[in-house]
Amino acid sequence: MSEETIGHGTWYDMMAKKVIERERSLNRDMSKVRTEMGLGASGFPHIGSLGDASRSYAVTLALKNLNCNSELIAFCDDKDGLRKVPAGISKDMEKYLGYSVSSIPDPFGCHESYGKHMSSLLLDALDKCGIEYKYYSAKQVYEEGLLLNEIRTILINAKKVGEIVKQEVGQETYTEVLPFFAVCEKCGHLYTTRAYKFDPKTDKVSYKCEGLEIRGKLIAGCGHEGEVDIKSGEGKLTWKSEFAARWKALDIRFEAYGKDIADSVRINDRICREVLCFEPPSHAKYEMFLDKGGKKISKSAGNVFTPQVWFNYGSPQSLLLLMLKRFVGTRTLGVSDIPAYMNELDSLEEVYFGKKQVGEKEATKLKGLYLYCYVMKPPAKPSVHVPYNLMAFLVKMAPKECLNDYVTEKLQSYGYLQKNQTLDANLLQRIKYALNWTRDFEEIKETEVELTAEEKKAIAELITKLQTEDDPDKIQNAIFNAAKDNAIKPGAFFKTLYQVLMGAPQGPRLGPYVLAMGKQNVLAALQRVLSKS
RNA sequence: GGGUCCGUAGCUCAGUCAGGCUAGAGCGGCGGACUCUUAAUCCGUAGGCCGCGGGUUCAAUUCCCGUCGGACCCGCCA
Repeated sequence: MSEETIGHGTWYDMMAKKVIERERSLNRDMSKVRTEMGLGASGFPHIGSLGDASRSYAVTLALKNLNCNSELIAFCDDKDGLRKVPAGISKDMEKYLGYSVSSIPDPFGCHESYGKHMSSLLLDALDKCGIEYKYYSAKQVYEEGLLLNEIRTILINAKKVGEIVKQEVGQETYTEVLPFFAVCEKCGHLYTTRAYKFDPKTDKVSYKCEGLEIRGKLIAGCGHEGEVDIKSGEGKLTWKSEFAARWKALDIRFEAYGKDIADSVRINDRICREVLCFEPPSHAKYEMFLDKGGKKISKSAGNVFTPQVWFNYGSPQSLLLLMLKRFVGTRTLGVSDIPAYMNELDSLEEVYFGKKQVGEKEATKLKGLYLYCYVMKPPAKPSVHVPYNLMAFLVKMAPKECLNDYVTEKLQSYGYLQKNQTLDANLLQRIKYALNWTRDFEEIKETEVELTAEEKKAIAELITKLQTEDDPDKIQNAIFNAAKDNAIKPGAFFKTLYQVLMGAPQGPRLGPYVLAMGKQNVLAALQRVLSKS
């Protein structure tokens, strides 16, 4: 029932407070409280991957705000094996199934490996959002032996680990097999090996390359039997123990996770506590993002909605707003939601700068949310807020040759810009988003227009008049006169003209627009429709 | 079989660190105004057992339990 606002009044502030309280009660060192996120490297990053990052980072920011030093660890899973070739990538890649993603080539040829290519896409999105992190590559972590102690402890206590897995999810594999994938020294596969013995004296794991079935597909093993030194980096813990090792080795205190790996987290919590004797990090479970069809947005399915797609139409901050606005709840989303988030961000900005009045409690919360969207680095002053639809409409109607001038003029006359104010960087960016949007989703269609006899006559008259008229107001008048002279309601006639000229039922004031569009073009279009019908 | 989320106006949804006045917004609908129309504007208006049933409370859309409906995740592997 406390009415006191914690931090910035968001969910993240509350979470940070809980983390701090928990760490205090555990009596742990608080000089640096680390949060962690996983960085997928086996497929195209999707919106959900960024959700993990942005929420963890928000907790880091909240911790800092509560005077608790914190940093976000981005742990890149580039040691994982390729399990499925994502849609959009050549089927040739199938020959690499079962190999570590950092050891197979980049199909796009621009990075040193497949894993690097994929993870860099997500890192790029993080950078655009202003999310700061400390980067760890799994490959490097294994090569440098950062997890050595944990790997040893886990392998020595493999029986207990297997027991935990069995108790938690009923899977019995690990009561027989060690939770470790060795890279086969003969064929190089990662997922085809079964580790069956660990010798603590030599640090060596004995394995046999037997093959693995993934979704009904068999990746053949080569039958090789060998040994691998866990110090060599030629192998990794399976997921049902690797988290635990990471948490302890990197001293992680908070990690958010999607509900799809809830089981794995539960198991790792126990391994962390019972085998590694390290109290696992605080957790927050979030729901998955679904696309409009209600299907989980998956890295390998064809329906990838990547951060890069978002950035075509909306700002990084608007994407963070989507991520941070709500923590619970399955979100269904699609590209079509972007304008709404852009507008909502503007509205938050108005609240933040005191231009829009809301209740005190609500204002605190909304301002906090705004700050998180800007990762605590808000602009010094608000930008010009042009509603997304309006901008899309304007760029759609604008003649291509003088787009910026046309938009500037319109924004001035609507009062969004002062009389001699011009487009700033923010507005130019908004124009870019709107252009991409209209180009991809609102292509102007050639619509067939049926004309009545009166309309034909009116258009013919208008054509004559237009040929000698160059004043916008007079052209506007000519249109009204052409309508009235032929007993057509002006409203209806305008509608017809809009249909003919731009395929929409309404549009900008026509007089000036005819000139902006180029009078010859308009005349040609009118003549075309006359000769057609 | 285990678990999670959702259910609020015709539609899309706010209302989740914190239970509190008469439950909101946008779009749509309906009625009206404006003979010179810039997502057209302006005015007015209807529409809700907040899925259902219990519980806690002075007070529940909000918290708890149950239930129905919808969706998803796990039950291979990671």
